[in-house]
Amino acid sequence: MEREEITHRIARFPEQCRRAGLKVTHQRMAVYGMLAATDTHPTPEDVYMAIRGPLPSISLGTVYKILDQFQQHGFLRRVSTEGHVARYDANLTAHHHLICEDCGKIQDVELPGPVQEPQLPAGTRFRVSHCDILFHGRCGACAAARPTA
Amino acid sequence: MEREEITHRIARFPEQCRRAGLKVTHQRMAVYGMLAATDTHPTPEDVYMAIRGPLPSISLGTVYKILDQFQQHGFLRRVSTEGHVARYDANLTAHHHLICEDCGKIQDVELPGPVQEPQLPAGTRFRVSHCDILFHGRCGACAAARPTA
DNA sequence: GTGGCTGCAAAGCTTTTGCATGTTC
DNA sequence: GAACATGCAAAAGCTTTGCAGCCAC
Repeated sequence: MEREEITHRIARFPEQCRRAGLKVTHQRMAVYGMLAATDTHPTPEDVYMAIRGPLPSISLGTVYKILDQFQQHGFLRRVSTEGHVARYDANLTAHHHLICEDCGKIQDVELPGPVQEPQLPAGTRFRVSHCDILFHGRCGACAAARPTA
Repeated sequence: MEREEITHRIARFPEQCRRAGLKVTHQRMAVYGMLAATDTHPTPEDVYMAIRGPLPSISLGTVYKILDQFQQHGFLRRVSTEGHVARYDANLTAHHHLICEDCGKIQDVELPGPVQEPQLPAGTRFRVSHCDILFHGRCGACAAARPTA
């Protein structure tokens, strides 16, 4: 994402909080700012470590609470993974994910046309709210580092 | 899956173990038999509870070890979910999943034609080993029980 | 008989919860 | 000032680990 777009999102965030009935605190701003500025899909621990610099008093428990609230209000999404550690994504535009089985890195990917939003077979009794496509495999860096592994 | 196919899979399982260098134990047979006979994508706890009847001495730790080995040998797959509890699937045929946000139930779904195995945009530096499509939403039963919730 | 497997128990890690204190509005 | 949010610490939940004894081969 471009820097300008990130700045814009962060500038709009206080208004989003108020609409959702959430108070605008330093902690919430720091968590949102960190997530909006990255595309690495951080864990709660990652977020905590990153914002301890500017906000040394923040606690990991608060980070968990904030991430959970933000997800419930739709400010960010949790990425589905097989691992048992949560990973978050503040990019709400339509996209899917590449998950490297070697290094664990998660990258965004946009698919062309109709594949981006697949349809269920006609007659399936299920109302879809959202669809995730996960590509598991090896990223370019890992494939280059150990071609045959 | 038909009952005959399940029986067939279970009958072939000892041979699969031997090829993988794993000894054929009652515990492994019980875990595999339970998973092959269901399409509910059980958690380790589910597996443990289900096989305590026939095998009262089994421990939860052993179930975890066995599930991990089976996954590494490709006898079953772990389903990607946002939750932090592992769920397993012994159905290795090409299919994807419907995940109900209300009741947590996971159902199998087969998609028509090319959508079943989407391709990455040309030039993407990523070697795909496997692709998961997850449809999040509400299942038929939950939609019927509380239409507007 | 031997090597691998199981059962048990303890430990590890992530996440949730409760409550007194502090902050936003 | 009232309501909500934070920080701390304890607890809960899931999973892994270590090891002595047991079992498949």
